[in-house]
Amino acid sequence: MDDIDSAIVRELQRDARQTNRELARRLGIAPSTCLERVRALRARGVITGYRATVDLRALNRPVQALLTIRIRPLNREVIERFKAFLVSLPEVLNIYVVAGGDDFLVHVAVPDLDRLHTMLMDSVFKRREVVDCRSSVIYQHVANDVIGPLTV
Amino acid sequence: MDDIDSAIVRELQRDARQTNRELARRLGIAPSTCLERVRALRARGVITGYRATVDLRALNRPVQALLTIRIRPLNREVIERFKAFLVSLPEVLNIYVVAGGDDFLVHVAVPDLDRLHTMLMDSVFKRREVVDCRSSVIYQHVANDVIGPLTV
DNA sequence: TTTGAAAGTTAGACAAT
DNA sequence: ATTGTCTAACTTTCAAA
Repeated sequence: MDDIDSAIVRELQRDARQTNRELARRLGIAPSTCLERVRALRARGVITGYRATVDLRALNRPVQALLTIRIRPLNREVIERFKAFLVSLPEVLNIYVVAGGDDFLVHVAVPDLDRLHTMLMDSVFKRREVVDCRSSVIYQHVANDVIGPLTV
Repeated sequence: MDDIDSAIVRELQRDARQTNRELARRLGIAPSTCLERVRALRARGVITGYRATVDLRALNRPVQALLTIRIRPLNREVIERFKAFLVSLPEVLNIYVVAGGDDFLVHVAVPDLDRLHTMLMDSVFKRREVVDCRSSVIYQHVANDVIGPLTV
């Protein structure tokens, strides 16, 4: 991971569909060199994939919320089973398994508050391992899409 | 947004770098048609960008945490100023402005717990609008990268 | 809107350094 | 590791349906 690798990672986070030639031109290296670097970064697992990002409003899911969930008993099996359950819910965008008082933080996107309520009542609350669940509507979500190495 | 558009959005979320020909072949349409559809989705703002995803461990940021922050006074100016401050922190991945008891949920990634502690003490706690901050280490983070329309 | 065909660009392989 | 060259594959335009 030298400076060129860092720059490639930064540029491809900014725009994953720019051509290899364009990328090489920006970095001041030959296209074949650039291609080799990108492949190596992918092979080493530094770059894990390329994804289109979408507007949740355009997909009719303008309402976002964060669910704070506690489950019991806290053992591996119950945690893994509940996590798998969350993954299976189409409303779910992100699942954070956290330390501290709460066990799960779940980021969801739904068409409206009705659908959030319905999802909570028909899916989440029915799970017997759930002992507590609070939900907070998200007013705004800002994502930092370009993650760089931290300067020490 | 017909079925073909939905399929395009789904496929490009899965792999944003597949060729237009490949994408067209999967959908059973002509490459020129496919190109036109993708361009329209981008122009309409359904697809907002194309981003490489990275392994946080490979970027030397293996420790993630969620900060729950309350600020006062709660008015637009203070909220916006604090949000801008958070955006400026390189450790920050996601900022959720939420309803309910807490005001901000901040997703951060750092090299180690020392850096988390340092960041909290030297940056966050020094802000006079911060009246409360709890931090939870994230054991696991699962992202649903392919967001589809919700079937009713 | 969708398409096939033509023209212009690019990716990817490879031998040389 | 980096590069220039080459060929196959691809993107993009456009006239026609």
